[in-house]
Amino acid sequence: MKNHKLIIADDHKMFLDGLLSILSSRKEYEIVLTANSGKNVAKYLDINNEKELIDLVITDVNMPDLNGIELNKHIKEKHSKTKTLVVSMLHDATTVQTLTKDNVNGYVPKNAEKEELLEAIETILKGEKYFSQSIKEVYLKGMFSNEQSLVDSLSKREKEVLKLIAEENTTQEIADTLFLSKHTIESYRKNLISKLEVRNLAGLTKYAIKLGLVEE
Amino acid sequence: MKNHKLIIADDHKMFLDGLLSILSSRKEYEIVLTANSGKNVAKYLDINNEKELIDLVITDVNMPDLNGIELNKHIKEKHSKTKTLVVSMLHDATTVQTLTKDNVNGYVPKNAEKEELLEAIETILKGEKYFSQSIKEVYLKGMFSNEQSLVDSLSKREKEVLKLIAEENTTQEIADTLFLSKHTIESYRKNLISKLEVRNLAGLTKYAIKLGLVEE
DNA sequence: AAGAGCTTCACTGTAAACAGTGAAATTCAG
DNA sequence: CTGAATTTCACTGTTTACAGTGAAGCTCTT
Repeated sequence: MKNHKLIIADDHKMFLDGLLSILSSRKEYEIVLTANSGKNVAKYLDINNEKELIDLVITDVNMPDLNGIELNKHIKEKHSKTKTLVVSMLHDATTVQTLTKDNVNGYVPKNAEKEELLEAIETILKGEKYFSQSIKEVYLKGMFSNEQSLVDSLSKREKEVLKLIAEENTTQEIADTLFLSKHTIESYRKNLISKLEVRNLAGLTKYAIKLGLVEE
Repeated sequence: MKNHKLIIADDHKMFLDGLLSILSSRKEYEIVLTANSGKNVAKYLDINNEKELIDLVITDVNMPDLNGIELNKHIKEKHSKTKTLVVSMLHDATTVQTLTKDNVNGYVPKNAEKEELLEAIETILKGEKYFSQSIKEVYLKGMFSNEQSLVDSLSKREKEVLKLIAEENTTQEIADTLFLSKHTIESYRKNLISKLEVRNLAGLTKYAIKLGLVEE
């Protein structure tokens, strides 16, 4: 039985403790690091992983400093032999799609049984990918609903204007801020309402929140 | 050493497994039930707890069917001798205040160390309350910021109107829905903007989301 | 080089939101 | 019972949002 080196990252220490407690009974897994932020994992890997000795990083999505999405991307770019498994709550299709695009090796929701987690780890260490059924469903739903295309269809400028709109600025104020004509901003407003299929400012605001452009 | 009967509730099975793994090493604690919803705990208690044999219920806040807040309230009303400990992410001041008002026995955030969890359980079983430092801070911050008073100052009708506003309805539509004059709704709009200290519909929408009146 | 998409601007309306003020009817707790 | 808060409504304005249409300049990719 081969000895695999794992890293676990989650900002909830108690979950970390729980996971540790579950995994430590398996002698084939050696937990070399538990971290409460993505940054700590990235830092550790950048210093200690020249020889790609770390087999798998298990990570949450929501974390301070560097979240799971960014961490996964970093690992895939700089430490290509290290596998990644996301263990997080159920996220929206965008998150799942971004992760798969960045070649994550698996995704198991936190409401899965521990048996499934162990199976996912095994599968990934064998070189295959592992995605829970519910994650696959979210992914597919995102592919065929138009929710996704809407978000992607927003340009950089449109997002910038949307953010300012959701921050309670008037058309004139936004025009002044961006040194643009008031007519231009009105165009954006109309396009956004049309593109995002909402009726008014309330809908735009909700969308801005969903996209993470503004604080709630 | 006395044998204490505990119940654990969390909709993330993996967290449940982790907690179970942590607590099962302590022989003084007997986990009589693990549940993934508040309703299952309430049901179990209502049937099996006439003699108040359950010492402590450890519960998350976010759960389907019956959330941690409602579960705590139910326990305190129907099973007054059973203690409650909330183990959840950091919530806003309202949540913490509601829980304390309903006599919860403790609150430990999920990013606490497992040692703190064990200390909290011990303390509560001794008959004292246990709140983590960070929870106390949230509570106090809520007491002295005016954030809270704003929410509380909203009447039932105001919340109803606010919800409809955030759902992209126009003043006229809301008036029709509630069988009220359009002038009345305009009054509410103005009052809400004034009370919540926002500038326009965008601000109102964000507040409605914060209050959980509408979906994001 | 050419087309596609993004960015910018303009003009004309109508509808709705926002602002101020005031007040009657109702409900509810002390 | 009574004062306070809530709920309801009205009138008058001003400002802003929303809707339709059209178009020029720019950037980027094929």
